[in-house]
Amino acid sequence: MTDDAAGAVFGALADPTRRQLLSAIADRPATATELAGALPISRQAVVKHLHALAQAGLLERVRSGRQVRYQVTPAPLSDAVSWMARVGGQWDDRLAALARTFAR
Amino acid sequence: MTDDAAGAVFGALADPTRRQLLSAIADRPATATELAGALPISRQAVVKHLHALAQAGLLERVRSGRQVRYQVTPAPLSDAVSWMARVGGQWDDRLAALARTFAR
DNA sequence: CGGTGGTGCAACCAGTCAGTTGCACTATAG
DNA sequence: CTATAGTGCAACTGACTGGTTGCACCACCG
Repeated sequence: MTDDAAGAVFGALADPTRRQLLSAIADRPATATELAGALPISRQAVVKHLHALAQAGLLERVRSGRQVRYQVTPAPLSDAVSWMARVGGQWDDRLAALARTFAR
Repeated sequence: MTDDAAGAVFGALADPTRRQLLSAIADRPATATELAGALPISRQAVVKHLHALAQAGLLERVRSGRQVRYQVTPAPLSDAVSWMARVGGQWDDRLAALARTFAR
């Protein structure tokens, strides 16, 4: 049952700011301060979002000196895809194909 | 840019009760009253969840007489999968394969 | 026609959450 | 060593949301 992991991922991706952050980090790993500079919110707000993404297992913290750089660890996305394939595979051919790929 | 549609789907699936409802309806279409009977919450709470799922385009309302039956319309799941494949495809081979399948 | 089961609508409550501000701590630069 | 840039931690606020209750409405059955 990967339902809990999938739920954590869905919850993390439910917020548009968090999707934006994850997408930015996917392009290039970055620190919270850097990311806050590109967004209209405070650094602390960014830190909270990064914490939420890390809780879902989608980010990894890498300390280097006095900075903390974040990078993507996409493994939990598989759980989410697997869940969607299970409920939707009955109707949609492409989702059914996923269900085969991500079966567990 | 299917990001908004994906966001709606993630938001809808972020709640465990909503995932449970969608999964149940996937097995067999049902009415709000029926679904509420199988859950420890009121019918009105179920109705609100179904409304949220329908807003994300995951459910369809079918009126028959004095009842309203809900059924799954999984198309928006493709948008969500597409989004995940885009951010994760760089690291995970299986997600990269998805990115090809769901490219748009 | 009258009763009843299924829905819809609105108000209300409590908890969670995104965001802010303020301050303490640590590591590098000069 | 001192100043400063980067981070961490805690308290506070406003808004959103999952849940409830109460009532009005409508379609079917006798």
